[in-house]
Order: sequence, then C-alpha cells, then structure tokens
Amino acid sequence: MVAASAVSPPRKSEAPAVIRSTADFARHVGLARTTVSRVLNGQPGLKQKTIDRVQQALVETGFTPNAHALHLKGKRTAMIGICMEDLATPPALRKLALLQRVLRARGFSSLIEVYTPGAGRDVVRHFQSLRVEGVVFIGHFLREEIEVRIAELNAHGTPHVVVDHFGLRNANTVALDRAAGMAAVVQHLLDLGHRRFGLLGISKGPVSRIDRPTGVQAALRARGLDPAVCTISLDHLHERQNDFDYGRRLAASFVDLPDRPTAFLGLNDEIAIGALRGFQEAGLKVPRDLSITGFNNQDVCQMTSPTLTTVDQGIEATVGAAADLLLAQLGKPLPAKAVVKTIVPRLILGESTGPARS
Amino acid sequence: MVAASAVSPPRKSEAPAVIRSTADFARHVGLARTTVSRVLNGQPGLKQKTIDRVQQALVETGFTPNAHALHLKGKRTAMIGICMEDLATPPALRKLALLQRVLRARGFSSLIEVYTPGAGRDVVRHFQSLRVEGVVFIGHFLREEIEVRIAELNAHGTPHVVVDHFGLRNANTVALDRAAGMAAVVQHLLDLGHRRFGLLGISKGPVSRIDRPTGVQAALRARGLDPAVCTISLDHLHERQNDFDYGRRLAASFVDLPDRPTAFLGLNDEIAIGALRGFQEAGLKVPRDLSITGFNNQDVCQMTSPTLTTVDQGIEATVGAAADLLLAQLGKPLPAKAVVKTIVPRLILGESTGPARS
DNA sequence: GCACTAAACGGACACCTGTCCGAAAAGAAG
DNA sequence: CTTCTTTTCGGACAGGTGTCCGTTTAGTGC
Repeated sequence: MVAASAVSPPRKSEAPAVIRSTADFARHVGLARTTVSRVLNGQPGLKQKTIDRVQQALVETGFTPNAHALHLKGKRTAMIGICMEDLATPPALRKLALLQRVLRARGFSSLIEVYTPGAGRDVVRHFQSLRVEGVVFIGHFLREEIEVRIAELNAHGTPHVVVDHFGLRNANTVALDRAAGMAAVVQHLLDLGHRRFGLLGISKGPVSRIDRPTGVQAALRARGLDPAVCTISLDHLHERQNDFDYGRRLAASFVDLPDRPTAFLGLNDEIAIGALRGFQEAGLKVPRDLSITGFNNQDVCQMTSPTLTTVDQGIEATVGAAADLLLAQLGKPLPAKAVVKTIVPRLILGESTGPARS
Repeated sequence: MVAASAVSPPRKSEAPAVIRSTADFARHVGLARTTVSRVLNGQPGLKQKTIDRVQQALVETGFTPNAHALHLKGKRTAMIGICMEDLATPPALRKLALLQRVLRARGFSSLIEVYTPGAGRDVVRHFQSLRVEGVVFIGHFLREEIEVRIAELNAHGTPHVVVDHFGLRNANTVALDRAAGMAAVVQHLLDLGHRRFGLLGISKGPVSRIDRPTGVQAALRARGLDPAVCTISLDHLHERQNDFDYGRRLAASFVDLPDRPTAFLGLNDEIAIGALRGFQEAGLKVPRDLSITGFNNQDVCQMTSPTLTTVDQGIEATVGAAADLLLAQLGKPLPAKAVVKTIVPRLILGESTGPARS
C-alpha cells in the first residue's frame, strides 16, 4: 500500500507523472482539455496569455497529440508505403533515398518494407491497415503476385506507382527505357567501326519491349546487320553470383576466342568493370584492343581506369516522375486507365570505348 | 436528385460500395459487427460456417481493420522510427537496408526520415506522435541538438539507439571503433617498413577516442614514433566535394613533394581510390612505389587494380547490435545508465599495400 | 457595486475498434 | 409443440482527438 496516494487521492487539477493525452497535458498546464485543444488548432477567441502558457508547456514537455486518434477524426495520415525488391542493389537504394527525399519535401513520411516473394500480401495489407495514402513499388517482382496486389489497391482506391517493372496490367508505371539506352550504346559503337559484339550478362531474351536485348537488336537491324551474327554470349559458361567476378570470368572466357568481338556490352556497371579487369589481367589494353560499356552510371564508373562508357539511369527523372504520378492521384478518383511513363536514359561517354581495331 | 437512392433508402443489410470499417464489412457479409469482430480475433463460440463466411469475404474484399483504431485500443504500433543523417552514402544506405531487414524479421515496420540539421525536432516529434516503439539514429549529428532529442525520448520512455555517433551523453550507442581499425592499418604498414605517412582527408583532430586520428597516433606511439614527424596532410590545399576527385587532387599535390611519404591513409575508400588513380596518372606504380589504404570496405575496393587494402566496417555486427540493444529495451523501464557498445573492425588486405621502397 | 463582455469550462458527440453482456434468434432434442 | 442449448445480435463502453454549445467564471467599464 502506497501511503501517499492513499492519503491524498489525485485531485482533478493535479498534474500526472506521464503525459499521454491532451487530457493529461491540459491537467499539467492547468487548463481545460477543450481550451488546450483550441490552442493547438489555432482557433480564435483565446487570450494571448493563455496561448503562450500552452505553447511554453508544449516545448517543456514535448507533448504531441496522438497521430492515430487524429487520423481517426479524419486527418490524413500523410504516409506513403514503399515496397522494395529484396535485392538491395545500389541503384535501387538510391531510388529509395531519392524518393524519400521527394516525398518528405511534399510533407509525406515513408514507410518502407522489403517485399519478399510470397510475403507481398502481408506487406500490402499492413500498408492498407495503416491507411497509407499511396504505395510505391520499387524493383522487379513476380508478375502474378504483384498484379493481384495492385488490383487490391485499386479496389480500395489507394493510389500506387510501380517503378522499374514494365508491362504490368493496370499498373501505373514509370520505367527506364533500357532498350533506348542500349540502342544508343550500340549506335555509338557502330559509329566507331565495331561490328562484332560480346554480350556480358545479356543473354536472356527480352522480357518487354523496353529491355536491353530489344535495344541491341533494334540498333543492329537499323543498320542492316543481323543480331544473330553480330552478337555472341558466353553467359552459360559461368554462374552469376557476384557481378564483378562474373564479368571477370566472362572476360577470361572471351580472351582466347577465335574471332573475338571488338566490343563488349555489359548488363550493368559491375559486370563491365569486372570484364575490364579480366581483359586487363590478360594483357589487353582498353580501349586500344577492345571496347567495353556498362549500364547504370554508378559512381564507380569514374573510378576505373579507363573510365567507363555507360548509360545514365536518370534516377532523378524516374523517381521524380513516380512521385508526381503518385501524388497527382491523391484525393481524386483513380484514373480509369493506368498511366505508363518511360524515361529515356542518356549515354555517358567514358574512356573505355574507342575505334575498332582493324 | 438521384432517383434510385430516393426510392430505396439504404437498408441496414445493404452492402456499402466502399468498405472502410468493420461495420461496413459486417454489413457486406450480412452479420453483426460484433460477430465479425469475434471471428477476426479468434474468440470461441462461433459456428464454423460463420467463420468460413467471414474468412472468405475477408479474402474477397481485402478488408483490414484500421490499425490506428487498434492502437487506440492498446495494441502496440510495432513501428520503429529511423533517423538518418544522410541517405546519400553507400554505407549509410547499407545500414538502413540491413536494419530494416532485421526489424522486419522481428515484426517491426520501419519509418524513415532524414534528419537535417534544425529539422530534428519535427522528426522526433512526428515519431512521438505516431507512438513508435523505438527510435534509431544512424549517422553523425549536431551534438547539442541530438542530445536534446534523446533527452526528450528518455522523458517519454521511448527506447533509442544511436549508431555511429560516439560519445553522446545518456545515449545508448553502437559505434565502430575507427581508431582500432586505423591502428590495424598503420601497424600493417609499419610492419611493411613504412615510416612516413600521407593523410588523405584525416587532417581534422579526433572528435572522440575512437576516431581515426586517435588510432593513427596510438599505433605510431606504440612503436616509439612521433606522429607529428611521421605524418603529413595536404588536406588544406583542396576543397572536399566529391570524394573520388578530392583524393585524386590530393595525390597530385603529393606527387612532387620532396621526401614524399611511402604510404597513404585514406579517410574512406572513395578518397583512397581517387588517390590511387591520381598517383597512377602521374606514372607511379602501386604498391611498388607507394602503398594506399582505404576505409569501409565497399564493393568498389575489389574492382580497382590493384585491389584496395581497407578496413571492413562490420556493418552486420553494428546493425545487429543496434537492433538487439533497441529491442531489449522494449517493455522494460529505460536503463538507468546508457549502454555503449563498440565494434572492432577488421583489416582487409588488398594489393594496394606492399613493402616500403627504400 | 452593477451590468456587460470576453474568455475559459466541461459535457456531448463522432471516428473505429475489441470486449462484455443481456436479449433475441436459431437450432436440436424430447 | 415445448424446452433447452447454441449461436447471433446489438447496445454500451473505453481509448484520444477536435468541435460544438450551453454554462460558468474572470475581467472591464461606469
């Protein structure tokens, strides 16, 4: 038995130890709950002295109204759910960072979840239960699963945007036109006289019309060349684990190939840099003996010798467009037709490409 | 005037167009709200047929109870607020990604905010208003400001952990012992015969006892050498913007220095790689003519030629310890004394260090 | 000291949920 | 058909908030 509390039962005006609600806070200040509420919401008809008193106590105690109760009263949550692909690649993380910044600037907080295959339902349900105002998907997911999620979001009237996963049904999408980027690379190399291309990690067929292989083929055909003749891939010879090492081993396999290509197209920067290293270890000079290109324009492209010719992803443009697309939907009824936007990337010339050796 | 609604006013049993609450959902299923609630919470005394009916409707509609109302009823929010100093650097992003994964595995969602100087108050207030169960700070902040935030959190009984910012008063901290890492680097170079060290970006005095300069000095003194004599910095000659370029320009300044150091200690990997490039451009061979070390062990360290000797941050260990520290506080009263944990990093040997040229 | 006004008070309600509990309905057994 | 049991119904409440509104208190002018 606690003597103190038994002797003096808490009077109404007594300040509580821990402030958990406006009521607690009002008792602490010595005002009515409604009066405090009026101060907090800037309503008229209050004496300046009272306002000051509340403001000061606010600073002292650091009290904050319960956001959940506020939302229950109809206030918007100002939260955006972000689903990330499980693979934490540098470009994906940069997109996340940038997106967070853009959303923050517009007054939204970011709730992030990694979307592992199979767990997607829980993630989206969780966002729904928190009544987020929108959902962003960053990365490439299982088609069937993600399409179900998007249908759910649409059914609930929750805006969404998919970044990078092109071709999903009824999905608002912002994606990089990788085909265009790859075409620019190939054109650049064709202009330098290259006619035989080694593919590094790009052996898989195109998944959509804006995929890298499509761009390679289109650029070659535009010059009247046959992709099947001009390109060669040794991807099947090695297992892809670490990208850098994968590129290195691919290069080693290409070195002694009769009729070796004069130009090599990397799926990404890591593979390209690995290949660069692999060829250099074999005693070849880049770009004298051969040319190499990357994709993504990560920081590391400027750090190699020679610097890497690559394709800039335009992450800013992509994320900016995604944010615009998402926020434009707020408050309005969902668009009848999904909006799809493609971003055309930019060729970044480095020192790793040069005239074909005749 | 809408004829349909005027003719048939919505009956109680009519299903609403949009399901926003358990009441809506119950009407949709054709059951009482309380009955549905009992199903959702697994209470006994329900016919299997009824349970199935609700479950099915749950799947069909994708209805989710309002998390905010649940929290109001006492359910925990299971949210952790994460304050980031900066989302721009690769190590910071890796920490964030890893932390999110660890928290997710324990059933927590992550709310991230970038903590810009001055805006820290709003960020923490926002977390408080959302009644997060804990707050993590990742990075280095303004000492005074962050200490006030932590005091606020303590006053509210909200657990916290600071990652990377060592020496804050009353702050639970997990930090990398950069001094130990740097000492290991210097010892390694001393063993290789180096006696004169160029500092790349490490000119500023130590902020705490686990900072890089402390480690350099300690390692030198341990061998009876005078840091003031053995080390030289030209940091003041260049403005630090992009780290890679900064390192490159620093190297250029060192090239023609009489009595040039034989070993160079980079503040981080980017600066080291920039310097590596700078020296190579000046015609020097690494490690034949000089040795270079980095710090952080980013992926890029393996992509340079030669590969970089560096220090592994032990991000997994750091983030794991931080998560443990935070989650251990949940539910319990806050620890009387702040817990401080340091992580000892590991030296990663690369090809960029070799015997001193006599 | 009186009348009048400005300001603070405090009860009520809605928002959505889970839970309790008495009442009503449905179903089963006789 | 009656009785008893199982199941569902639906009203009430709490949790924290903003707002409305009638009531009480403090302050001002004369």
